[in-house]
Amino acid sequence: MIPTPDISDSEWSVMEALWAASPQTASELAKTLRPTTQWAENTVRTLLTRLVDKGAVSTGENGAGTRTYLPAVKRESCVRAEGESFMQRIFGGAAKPLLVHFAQNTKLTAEEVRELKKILDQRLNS
Amino acid sequence: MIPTPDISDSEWSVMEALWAASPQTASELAKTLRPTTQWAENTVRTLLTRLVDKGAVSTGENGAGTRTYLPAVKRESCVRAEGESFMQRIFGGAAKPLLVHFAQNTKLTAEEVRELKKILDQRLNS
DNA sequence: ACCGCTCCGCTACATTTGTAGTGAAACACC
DNA sequence: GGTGTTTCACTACAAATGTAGCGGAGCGGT
Repeated sequence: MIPTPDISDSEWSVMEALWAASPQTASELAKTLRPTTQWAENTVRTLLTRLVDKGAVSTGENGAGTRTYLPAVKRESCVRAEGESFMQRIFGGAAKPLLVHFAQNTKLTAEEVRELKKILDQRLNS
Repeated sequence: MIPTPDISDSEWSVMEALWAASPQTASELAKTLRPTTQWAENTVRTLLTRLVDKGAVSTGENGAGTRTYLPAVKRESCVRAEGESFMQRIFGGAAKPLLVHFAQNTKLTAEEVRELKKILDQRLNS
């Protein structure tokens, strides 16, 4: 497995758009992202170039000969890597305090709380 | 409450050292941090200056007239802010998927799992 | 008075990130 | 065959970050 590359904040938005639908051309992506980000098209292109350099995105071509972009790393892996580094940074790598923190400091419906308990239960009888 | 300032990775290490023990002088901090970070003393000083600029750290003086540093923001607030922004970035601001992710992808002892369930229970009957 | 050491203000400098602009190539149409 | 539109390679440039050095100011000893 390649070490998942470092993906910055803005880059992450681009990745999300690609994970949601790919391949896409640069201008399609720009259009996809404009409502949320307000970025100029060239900004998106720059981010794409950087992501390709980092190996997070790879390119192809569509029928019309225009370059297309698609994720080269799986969202799941990136989430794991980001999560790992966050946990390391803020909680010294310990999962429990992290979970306690979010279990206590975030909004959750009773239903969600019950689902989470179920997931924890699955860890107990495995 | 002041909006908790943005604290970078390296700066976070300094903050941890200060939250662990304060006030400390710059050279004390450098000594504290050296084993883990290998930073030159001036690196620590630079980070301290930046943290003071950002308002995350304030200064005093010890008996010998040397400047001392102490946190100006509570760890808990910073953890909350960082957690919030992480949750926003990676999980679109939704707590449940975040908790599911960490509940499934991290190491936890059976004991810890039980404690977490207990914490979730407390949310149910509140 | 000079010496060495610590503390600190300033400066430095490469990288990464955020956010584009410019200008050429290429194709599509009148 | 000029002209507008799209695509893209290259360049730009400020702020933030990581990581330090340099040189003066002040003090404690001799």
